[in-house]
Amino acid sequence: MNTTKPKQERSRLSKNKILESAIEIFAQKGPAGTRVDEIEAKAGVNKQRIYAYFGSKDNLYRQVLLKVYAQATENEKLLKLSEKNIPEMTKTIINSFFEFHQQNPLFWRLLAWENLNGGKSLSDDDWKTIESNYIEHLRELYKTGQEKGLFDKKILFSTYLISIFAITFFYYSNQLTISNLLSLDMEKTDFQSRFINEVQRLFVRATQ
Amino acid sequence: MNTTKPKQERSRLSKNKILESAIEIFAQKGPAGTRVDEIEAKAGVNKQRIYAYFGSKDNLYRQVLLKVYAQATENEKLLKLSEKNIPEMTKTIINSFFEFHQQNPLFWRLLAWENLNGGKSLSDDDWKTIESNYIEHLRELYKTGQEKGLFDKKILFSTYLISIFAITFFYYSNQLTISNLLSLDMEKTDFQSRFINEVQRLFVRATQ
Amino acid sequence: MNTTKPKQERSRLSKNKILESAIEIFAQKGPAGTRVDEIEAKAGVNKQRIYAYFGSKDNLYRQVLLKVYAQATENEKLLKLSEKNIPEMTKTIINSFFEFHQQNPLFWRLLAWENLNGGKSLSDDDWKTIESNYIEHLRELYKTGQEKGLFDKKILFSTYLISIFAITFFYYSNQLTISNLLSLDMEKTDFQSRFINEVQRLFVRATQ
Amino acid sequence: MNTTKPKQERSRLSKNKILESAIEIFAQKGPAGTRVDEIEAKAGVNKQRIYAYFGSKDNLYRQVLLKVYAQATENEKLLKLSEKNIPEMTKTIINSFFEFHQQNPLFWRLLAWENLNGGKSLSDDDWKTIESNYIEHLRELYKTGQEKGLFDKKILFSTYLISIFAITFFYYSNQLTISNLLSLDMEKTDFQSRFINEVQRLFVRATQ
DNA sequence: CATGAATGAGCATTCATTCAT
DNA sequence: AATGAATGAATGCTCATTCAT
Repeated sequence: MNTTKPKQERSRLSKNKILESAIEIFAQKGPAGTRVDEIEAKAGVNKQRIYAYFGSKDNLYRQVLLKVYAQATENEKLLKLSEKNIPEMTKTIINSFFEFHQQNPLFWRLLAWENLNGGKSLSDDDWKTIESNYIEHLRELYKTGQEKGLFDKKILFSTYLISIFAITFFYYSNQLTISNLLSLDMEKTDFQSRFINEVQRLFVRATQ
Repeated sequence: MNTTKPKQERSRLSKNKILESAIEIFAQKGPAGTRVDEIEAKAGVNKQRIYAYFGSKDNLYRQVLLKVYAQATENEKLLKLSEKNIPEMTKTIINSFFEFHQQNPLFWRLLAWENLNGGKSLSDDDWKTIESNYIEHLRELYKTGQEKGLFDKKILFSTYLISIFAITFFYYSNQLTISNLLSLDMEKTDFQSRFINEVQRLFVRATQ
Repeated sequence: MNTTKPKQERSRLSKNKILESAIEIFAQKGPAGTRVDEIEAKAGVNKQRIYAYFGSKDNLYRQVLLKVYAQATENEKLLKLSEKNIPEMTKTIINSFFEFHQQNPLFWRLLAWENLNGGKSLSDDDWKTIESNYIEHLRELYKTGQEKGLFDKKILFSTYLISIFAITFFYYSNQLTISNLLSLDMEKTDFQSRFINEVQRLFVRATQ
Repeated sequence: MNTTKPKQERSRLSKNKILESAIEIFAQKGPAGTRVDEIEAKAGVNKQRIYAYFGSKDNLYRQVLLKVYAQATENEKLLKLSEKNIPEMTKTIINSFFEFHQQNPLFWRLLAWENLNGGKSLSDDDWKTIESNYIEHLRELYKTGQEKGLFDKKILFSTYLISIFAITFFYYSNQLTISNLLSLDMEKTDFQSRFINEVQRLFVRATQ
């Protein structure tokens, strides 16, 4: 298939295909439910390559998490926010998070498996490599906003951010059960954009 | 041991022990990670009883979900709220949900497994039996509150409730990853009670 | 098959059949070459039983060694030797060892695998349980013999015993290569009985 | 690295490195436990070379045996023995064998694997190439010794030689189990040299 | 000659479920 | 109702050997 490619290129491509396939399958079925054979089939490579490149299913899963977390903690749009954007910052964050979940529909799943799993898959050292660069930036802006009277001084940044994380995550992660419980169709774009608007309103009223 | 009990009584007890054990193990390990043998051991009954009473592992899991959902949708305290409680209703709901998660630490896990599972475990008919009695009650109060100008008319009840669900659920379900990401100790009672206060403040400011 | 047997009996029989089959196959093929499936087939039990009773292939091998070593270190005939038998003691020992190898043709194989294996299969505690009861008895007799001038005082008991061990073991363990090298047919009873006689003569002349 | 060497030279060197590495690994792990990959790594050549030079793992093993056996059947010192050395011949043989095992600690292992293996690795034709040149020489000397009354006429040369083979082989091959059984430290030089002395004494007294 | 990749079978172990006593 | 045993399909991982660049 890749016969025309030079060797190193082929190797890199194979490794990538394995990782991409693994992300999808681990996200769908979780670490326990994932079959190495399925990754093999989806990646279109030989199982041997998986073990040659990643050593074990466990480590492949770890690499999946590291890659996905790294993607999630990069956010150009949020990093570009400056002091003069503080007034619309909340809306921007909420938009950005909803957008992220829409474009990375596997993300909440991997996060959920990992939380259920007790976080056994990543070491402390792994976590150190997942420093989110945008979080500290937002923290600074929030503080400045509080000093300028643009944000409620009695609501900590962590409370503010966790709450936004929570609502955006939950909207996707628990769509199924909530839709059933409240008889809603949360997948409809209508519903979703209205929901986003209201959440923005909610946070703006609450904190500003 | 149970030799003095009448047969029917023993049977009921056995069934109960199986279900209780199953709840715990399914919550901890998920449907895929749960071993029938482990339930057998924990319940102290013979595997045959499990199959006699529940037919299959899948159906036992279904019964687990039905039971836990039923418990979760009962809420005396919220049902007792009346029109005159509307002003403190938001605080009460938030308190009540945090309390519920604290007292039922397995609940978010079962919910998370189920959402990851794509909800394949329950049928539409099953869902009809999980009508939450307190939700409609709260919806009425919220509407009344809106009419009386006590709640923001531009924020739907569903948005309001989903947001509260989200934050209380997420606080437990994602504790592990968020603690790592924000370098917090979310398990500490201090942090938690401060967080609850701020969330209450946030929602009160936002909606009232 | 065993349907008429009571349960405990069946269980004991199954366990025994597994162990007996394992002895044979481990002896023939060694720990690395042995397939659990083959033991399953030979024992006529289900693989699950092997794992239920023995936990793992490694532990089954360990049990095999313990059982066979225990058999090898029991020796009624040698234990019965008394002071008055000292003159023919050497012949008796040599006979007894050759006989043992003839009746337990798998023994040298297990010993050989184990020595090649670096003895990783048994723990120090395991070895403590393999106290040979007849060795100390022979050591006493040898000492008495030395004191009475019936055994050469310049040859230690350990040298004496190791040498006899060596020749009897080697006769079976290296039959194949030695037969080829010296163009002999060591399997023939003629050759063997002549060899035994000469070895006896050799040791008697050497030590008495 | 080898770019300055002529092609044929390189080829010969590679083949040799493969064989040397194979000897060590086959000796340590046996034919079943040996991995072609490990030989590849240790030899520092590519797997393809192994297959090009030796065809298969089985044949490589065969070549290993042939080489090692050839080394073992050469013995300058023993070939140099003449009639006038007959009196000390036994001591010389014993010394020479112990020395050989000390200098070729892998030898007994290969021999042991092969005996366990049932000798399937070498054909009759292979064996014909392993004619030991020193054995016939010793046989002659022994016969002369017997005629001169220097050796017991009732002990065959084969018995004599097999016994010496046995003791020297066994001292190394079964060190592990014997050390455990008799609570000895057979690795200590003290013990070993004393043992050798006593074995010499034993054989001299027995046969002369 | 070197090297990454592919093949295909094999192997220890596990598990949900059923059978028979 | 309790319990040991049997079934049969998986599953992660390994390995000798071959291919293709």
